[in-house]
Amino acid sequence: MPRSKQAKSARAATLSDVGREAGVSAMAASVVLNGASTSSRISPETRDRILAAAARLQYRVNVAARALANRRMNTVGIATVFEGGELLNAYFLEVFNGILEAATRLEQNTTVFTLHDWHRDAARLPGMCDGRIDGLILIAPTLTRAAAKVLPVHTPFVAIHANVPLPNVVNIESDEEQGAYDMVRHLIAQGHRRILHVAGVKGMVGAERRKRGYKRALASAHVPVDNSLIIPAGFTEDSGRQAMRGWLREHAGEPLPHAVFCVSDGAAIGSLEALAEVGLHVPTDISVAGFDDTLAARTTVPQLTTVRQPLRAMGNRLVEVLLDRIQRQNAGDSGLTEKSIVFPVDLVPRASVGAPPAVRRIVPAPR
Amino acid sequence: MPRSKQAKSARAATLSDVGREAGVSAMAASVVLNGASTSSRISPETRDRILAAAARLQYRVNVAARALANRRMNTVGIATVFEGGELLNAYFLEVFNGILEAATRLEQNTTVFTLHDWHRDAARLPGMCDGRIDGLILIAPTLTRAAAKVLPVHTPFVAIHANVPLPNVVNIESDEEQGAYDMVRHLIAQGHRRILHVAGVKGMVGAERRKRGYKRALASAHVPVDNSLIIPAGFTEDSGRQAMRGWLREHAGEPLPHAVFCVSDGAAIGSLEALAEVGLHVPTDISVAGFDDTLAARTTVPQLTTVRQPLRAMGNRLVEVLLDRIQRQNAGDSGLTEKSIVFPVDLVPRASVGAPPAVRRIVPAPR
DNA sequence: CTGAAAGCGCTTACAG
DNA sequence: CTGAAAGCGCTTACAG
Repeated sequence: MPRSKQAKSARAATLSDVGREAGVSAMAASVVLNGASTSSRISPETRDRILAAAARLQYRVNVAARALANRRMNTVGIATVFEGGELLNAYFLEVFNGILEAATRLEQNTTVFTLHDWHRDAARLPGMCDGRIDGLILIAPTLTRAAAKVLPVHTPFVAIHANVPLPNVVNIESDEEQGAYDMVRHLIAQGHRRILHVAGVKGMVGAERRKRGYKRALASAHVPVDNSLIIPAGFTEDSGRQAMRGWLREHAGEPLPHAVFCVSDGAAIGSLEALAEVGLHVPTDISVAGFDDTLAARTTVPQLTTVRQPLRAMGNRLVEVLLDRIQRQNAGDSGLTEKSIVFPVDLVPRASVGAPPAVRRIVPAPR
Repeated sequence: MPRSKQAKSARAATLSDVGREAGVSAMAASVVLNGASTSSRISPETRDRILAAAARLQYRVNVAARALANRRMNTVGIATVFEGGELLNAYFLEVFNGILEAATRLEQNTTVFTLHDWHRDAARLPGMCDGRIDGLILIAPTLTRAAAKVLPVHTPFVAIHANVPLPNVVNIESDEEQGAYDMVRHLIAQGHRRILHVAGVKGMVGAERRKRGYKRALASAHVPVDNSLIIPAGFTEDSGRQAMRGWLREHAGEPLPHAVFCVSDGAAIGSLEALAEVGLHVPTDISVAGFDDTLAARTTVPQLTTVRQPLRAMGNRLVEVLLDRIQRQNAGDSGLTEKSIVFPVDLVPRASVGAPPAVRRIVPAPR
């Protein structure tokens, strides 16, 4: 393959270079190469000549110039807290992966802004919304409604797993309540009745939904809800460990629950550790279930039965919805077509859930 | 707080808006607000007037216009393969976090390009290097030297954990050999002598370095290297599991090694599983050590003794080095000041390494 | 100490 | 079907 004579040129070729090379105007080159939205058409021969010239000159559009002319950066911002330990990292990665997929497909760049925490850094959001991005994706924001008011009106926003409805922001979420419901029905179907719920922080939307699913599943199977079996913890491994340790200490000598349904994989992993500390074996002595299907769920021993949200697909949708809003806004139509989009979830059965010991003794083994 | 009368303006304020408001030229505003590099100075009063006007108008620089004028995007690209499972994800996240830290500090944007695999997508690299980024970071590239030749000369590159020296690319790595050496010395210090090495793929730079450290440590303690104790595997959990299963099968009835030093945490986790399958208990029957300190290293039972690379600091350095190169190149100085930068590593002792059983019987228990 | 002018590379009306 | 002109918002020499 012969080396182009232009390959060593210090300056990248511009549209007028291409135009000159092809014997046409820069504008004609713009139409052919960058699909500039003019009504005029170029004849096939001219078109070919321009394409050939561009290839020869290795023409590549200068995105800064295009952005300046279009008042459009073709860049979406991603605002996220990054320091939340494993759980958040695994969650972020899946969503981010989905975002990148869609961004690549739709020819958008991405810019990541990291926050220390949502509460403290809400004031930084407006500063991210000028010049360099066309719209902003909020990853699991926990904003007060007051803080949400400072979001600039010119910039379209979308969120995933927002803790409260944010004005003028489309929120993407999954049916967490249904996931919890399905999981607890799954436990019940295995023969479990006394099911402990290691719950999340009170007031957090996700935690409340999961607790509601737990209660609804018990009710649907006519298992009375025993509030002493609902223990407050949190989403982290640490909070799960503390909560489970505390429960085991306070209830020493009492009958063990058949199963533990944890608000998150993190809490489930902490619970696994606390159970291991007192010599209990999962799932033969007690079953444990998590929620989220983080990467860590597959690295525990035994692997964790959990609920999967289609985070990657949700990440894809974030970009699609945001771009739609950007285009709408540029066209002067700034209305919100939808407030939230809910994705279905899947149960992921793994080794951490088995039959309860009592049932095991009664039920005959499968042939 | 009274709302600014400009807050609802459809168009963002420009430098000439600010200039008009302050009664000066756009250029004066540029000097004060964006630190334009002109030799002239502005009087303190004018300066204050400009600053006040900018605040009133909520002026924010248009980065596209600046980029066009400066021929500089203030954006660094990050090229990475993303689909490598847990190990790569955890690795990427740490490095990425470090990159974002430094990018934020140095006022650079970041753009992530994902590749399916390095071999197939090497041809896409030049296309990433035009217009939108000033330089490119390669995350753990595995390029042939031939492929590296197609890297455009105008764009500065830096790499982390490159598999081969790439022409005109600064590579950031860590002292993996020393890490392996330290780990094996640690095992020896605990009393282990027969130490199995679950090794990585032959020819991979990292794998070879770790193996070299293993051998050097044995030699330094006058433990003869037994090549039958070095088994080829890979970095993944699966390859570790297969390798350890195979070894146990082939050596049934023979004395167990005292300890296993695995090329990676993934391989170590696979080894843990294979050992558990045959009823061996870690660390009382046999010790296991990994390498990398991935997130998974903390979720195994027992937690994994491993070696940590300072990935976040390395990510920081990637940006610093790249920016330095970009600035140098713009100043006409395109020479490489260094070929590679080596970071030290740390031993992370956890529960998967204990004293060998034989020693345990002889040595008195600690009081 | 400050300003008017030119130019970065693109796109979009507007003419022919 | 094609082109000349103006403008996006910034910065950098160059004058005063």
